[in-house]
Amino acid sequence: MENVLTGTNKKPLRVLFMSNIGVKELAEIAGVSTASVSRALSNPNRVSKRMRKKVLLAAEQVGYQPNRLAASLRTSRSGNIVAIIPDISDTFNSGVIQSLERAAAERGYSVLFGDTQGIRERELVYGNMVNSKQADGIIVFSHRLPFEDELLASDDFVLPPMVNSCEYAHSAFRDTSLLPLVTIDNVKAGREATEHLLELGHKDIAVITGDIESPSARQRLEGYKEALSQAGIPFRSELIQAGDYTLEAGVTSTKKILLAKKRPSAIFCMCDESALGCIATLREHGFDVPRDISVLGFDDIRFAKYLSPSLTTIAQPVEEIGRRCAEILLDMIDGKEIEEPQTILPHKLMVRDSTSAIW
Amino acid sequence: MENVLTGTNKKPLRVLFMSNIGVKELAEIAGVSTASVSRALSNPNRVSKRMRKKVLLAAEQVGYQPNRLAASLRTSRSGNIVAIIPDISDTFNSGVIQSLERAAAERGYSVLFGDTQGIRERELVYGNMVNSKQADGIIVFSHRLPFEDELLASDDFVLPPMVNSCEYAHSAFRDTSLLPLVTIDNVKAGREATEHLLELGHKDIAVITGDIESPSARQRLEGYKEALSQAGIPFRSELIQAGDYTLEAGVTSTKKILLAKKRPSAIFCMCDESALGCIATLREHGFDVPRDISVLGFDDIRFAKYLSPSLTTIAQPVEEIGRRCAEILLDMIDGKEIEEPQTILPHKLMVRDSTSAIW
DNA sequence: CCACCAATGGTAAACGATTACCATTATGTC
DNA sequence: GACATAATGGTAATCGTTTACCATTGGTGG
Repeated sequence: MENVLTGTNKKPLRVLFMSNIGVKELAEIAGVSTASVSRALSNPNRVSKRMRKKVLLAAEQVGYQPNRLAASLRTSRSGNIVAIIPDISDTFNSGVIQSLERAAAERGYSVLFGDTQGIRERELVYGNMVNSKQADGIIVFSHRLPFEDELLASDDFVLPPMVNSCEYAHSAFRDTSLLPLVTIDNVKAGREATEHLLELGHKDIAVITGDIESPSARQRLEGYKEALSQAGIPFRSELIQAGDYTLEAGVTSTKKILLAKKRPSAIFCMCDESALGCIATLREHGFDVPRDISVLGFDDIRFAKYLSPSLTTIAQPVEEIGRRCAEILLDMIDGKEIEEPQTILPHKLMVRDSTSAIW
Repeated sequence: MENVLTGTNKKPLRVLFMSNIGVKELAEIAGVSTASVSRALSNPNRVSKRMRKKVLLAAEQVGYQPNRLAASLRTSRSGNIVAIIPDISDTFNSGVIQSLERAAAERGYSVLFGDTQGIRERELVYGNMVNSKQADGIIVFSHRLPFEDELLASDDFVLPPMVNSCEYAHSAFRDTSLLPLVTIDNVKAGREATEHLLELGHKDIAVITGDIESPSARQRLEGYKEALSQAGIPFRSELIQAGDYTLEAGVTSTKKILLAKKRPSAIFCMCDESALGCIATLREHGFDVPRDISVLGFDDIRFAKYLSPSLTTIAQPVEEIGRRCAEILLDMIDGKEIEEPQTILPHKLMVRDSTSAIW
């Protein structure tokens, strides 16, 4: 084959793209060994400047594209992480996902997204991607570990690099107390949300929770109780509606709330989508928000402030959550010691128009 | 090593999970060859029932996990597709993504998501994943092909399996007229949206467009013009505001519209997020929708009907778009002939509360 | 000028599957 | 029972990288 560099052939070199050229062919073209090609490309300071230039030039000329699969196989690093998410289209999640993806990309990793719809089987499929070497780590958005109980129970099974986003995963078979996670202080946030409503004079405050299996929802409810008790108001369980962090739950829960004998004057929704469904349902039943009933959301999703009425809500630092998750996970993958596994980020009460004083 | 099946060792077999067991070790354990192991697992009817059972049992016992990277390298099938998306968190996109991911998963493919923010360089990065064998095909959500012009201009470069979602990709260097795509009839949709407003008596209809570089936005505008001309109403370019399919564009464009001498009585937004920004801005400036100004959206995103006022909009079949994209792409990857590259799905005008008659 | 060491680059063995090719065994036909 | 044919399963090559190990080269100090 004609040597690119010696250039004994004076015709302008034909630029070949995407030809099936591997390190072997490239090495031949550049007149060096495959080892040098590989080193020049992925370990540049292991070779001399001359060699580097020679290889890079040849690679450029022929449009060489290294086969990442082969590299991954050899190095046992796939360069992927997998995000296991109950619902990709959920607005809060998709915000986190976005920054997650960006932060991963900055460090050369791609993100595989698994939308599970909360289905255990699908969680397992995605969890298994790291066992089958398709991914190097996992970001879990739910409160369940994506592995078979049988596996979790086995001493031989060591958890792969994994970070919890906004949730506390737990398992009967495994101690998860040291699992890294990035979240806000849900108890405090629940308390502050409730305090805001109490300060406005509300005493009968209904709650539409998130998935009640999930620690985040429980913690927010905990905060709610704390605030009530602090204010000397008895907790009434009939005011609590179990939701699941969806818009639809906001709708159906609100309908139930409206059926109660004594209507609450405020509703605390544990996510903005539920609040949206809640407000729409209230309006449909002839109630004005906030005049008749105040509604408070959670998350501060992208368009919470554009809704009508604009939504009073607890803002979560979406962008930072995603970024931190990625950073911690990639550090784990790189074998770095994680000094602070539990990252608690600040939240913020955003007071807008969906809540108002009761008098 | 002890043979699982002969079971001469009567102690209960220790179940080993995730040990570093490959086909080689598994073959030894099962007492067969690596070829048989591979066949039993991924080509079951190439082996006898006895053999299959023997291998599957052993695999189960030791928790064997095939290394998908190695398999991919050998078969040159990564089992991934990559979706190149300007904005993952956009509500319309995330809906498509969700069904896309599900349909792909059903056929054993995973989806890598690339959020590009419209940045050319990032598009190229993701487009390149198929060259580097990390993905077998591409779903493109934008109107640009994710490859260097240099590549596109080269005859040697054949486009990988690729499907356009809701857009018409084009390139100065490549004929894209046969590129498979899944979309609605944007011209017709634009026309119908405008006709709806005309029927309500509106004559001054402003438009907040999508990215004006994109064929979808141009086509919708085309439909708008057709409807106007049909109704004998002259087209006035000052009513057109160039947006980019975002909420923020809805806000800023609406502000500009409100500055005009002659205020329109209706605004046609080319996506629901823009409509949301539009309505919020109108409200902020003291205008009631639809009493003062009607607003019509596009997409029928998940919560369009829960907004206040609920949004009149053109519904796109989100779920089907995603599913079809995945199906067509996977068929292409499987080497099937695509008989109908251009899939035009039906849209539907959803009349709700954000538009009303002018008198 | 020699011994020594660092820098450089080559050879060949991995990584862990799949599969072409072949040898063996089972099945069926006459 | 002999033979053709189908079914089965083994051996070893292969996919395209990276890298351990080694050989060579060049530079430095004595």
